[in-house]
Amino acid sequence: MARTTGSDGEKTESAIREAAVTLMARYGYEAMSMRQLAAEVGVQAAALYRYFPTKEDLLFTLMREHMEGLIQAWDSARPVNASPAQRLSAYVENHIAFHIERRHATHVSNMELRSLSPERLTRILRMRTAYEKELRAILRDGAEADVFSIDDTGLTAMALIQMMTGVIVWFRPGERLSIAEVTATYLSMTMRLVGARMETEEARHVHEHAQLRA
Amino acid sequence: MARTTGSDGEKTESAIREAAVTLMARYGYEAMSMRQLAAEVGVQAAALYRYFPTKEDLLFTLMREHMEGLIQAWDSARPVNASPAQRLSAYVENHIAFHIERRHATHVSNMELRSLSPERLTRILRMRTAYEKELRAILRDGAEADVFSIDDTGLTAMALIQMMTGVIVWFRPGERLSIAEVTATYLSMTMRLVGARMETEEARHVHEHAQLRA
DNA sequence: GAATTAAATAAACGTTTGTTTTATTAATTC
DNA sequence: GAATTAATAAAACAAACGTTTATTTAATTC
Repeated sequence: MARTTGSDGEKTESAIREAAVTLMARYGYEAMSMRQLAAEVGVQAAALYRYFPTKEDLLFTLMREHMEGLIQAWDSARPVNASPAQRLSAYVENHIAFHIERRHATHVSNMELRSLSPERLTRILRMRTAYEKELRAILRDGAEADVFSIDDTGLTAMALIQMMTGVIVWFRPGERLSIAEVTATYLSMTMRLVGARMETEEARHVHEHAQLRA
Repeated sequence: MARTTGSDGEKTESAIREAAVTLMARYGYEAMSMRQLAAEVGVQAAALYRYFPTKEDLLFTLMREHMEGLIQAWDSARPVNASPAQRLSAYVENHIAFHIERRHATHVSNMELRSLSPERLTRILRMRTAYEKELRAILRDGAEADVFSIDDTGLTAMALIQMMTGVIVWFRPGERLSIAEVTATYLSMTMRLVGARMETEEARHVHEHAQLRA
């Protein structure tokens, strides 16, 4: 046999992407073989090479698009003319929602960096740094405006990101807590961690916002 | 050639362990070949099998001993007849110190769980759960005594552990911050995160303790 | 100092890996 | 409806993998 009835390049490509993310998240990039991936998609291994020239190209594509999606999500969600507390609130909500929705892709992006070539690793890390820079800016603004109490802006940003991204390690959809409940709890932990002093007006607004989503 | 001059089983075994932790942390368990490991140690690949029957046995041994070390470290560091805040303080300090000192082994223990057989995975996860249970107990005691403000004990414990363990991702010894400075900052972030209300006496004590180490 | 044990080598095992080549068929184009 | 293009199958590639076997040498024992 050769080309099968109803075969379509676009469908096959997105099937490859989805299966690759799932398999890489479960077994790891190195442990996933191209034959295993092909079997999951329902094609021969050679067919994969029509869409991705090498295994590493496949990995890099998945990672790059994940990071682009994250940055784009924040670009859409970022509030304009908002207080540091409101901006931080939006950042946390966006970060957690995005990472829970794409747990598998996040897993791959965080765990398989070492399988990239140096140049590609640099490109991914640059995107990550740009995204984290946004958080540092929010923390710095809040500290300068004296509405946050922060010892070390860079260190606090790293701690917050590790804490938030860590959700994907233990969170399973449909278990004890909903996404909204998790987000609300993380939001209040974050605000306490940065020592946010909110005026009653703003505090109520942020709180209502969290409640609304919960 | 066969046995080399000055060869010694114990030395070779610990050389294998050290090289394995380093290589696995850098390249990952799957990506590290037994030949690569042997070359790093300075022996032939077959020699490794005198010490570890399979590659997975080697991984499991490293992980088990890492977890045993962590639990043992906490057993030695845990304070008796102490307040929740003091106990939490001790937990954070022990956790960060241990994980920074053994960054490579921590990396392996966190990243390579999926390469273990189901039975061995269960054994490692049981040890991890037992360790985390200690933190949950501290948080629960603090919440019940009304010295901590915590929404969800389990969730807060996970968030704290992710935050603290995340140190190894970005911390490099000898750079901007010392271990003591990092620990002190994480300690104050932790205390704020759990909403610790400390009486002046205790607050001063905890603070002095942190300063002393800094 | 001969016998024994421990530690390591050298070479090969079968299998699996990512990838390439060649051939074949379905869908599209003119 | 013939020609072309896209998609896939089937088979093969060399290289690398974890592991085993047989052998050799250093160190220890008695």
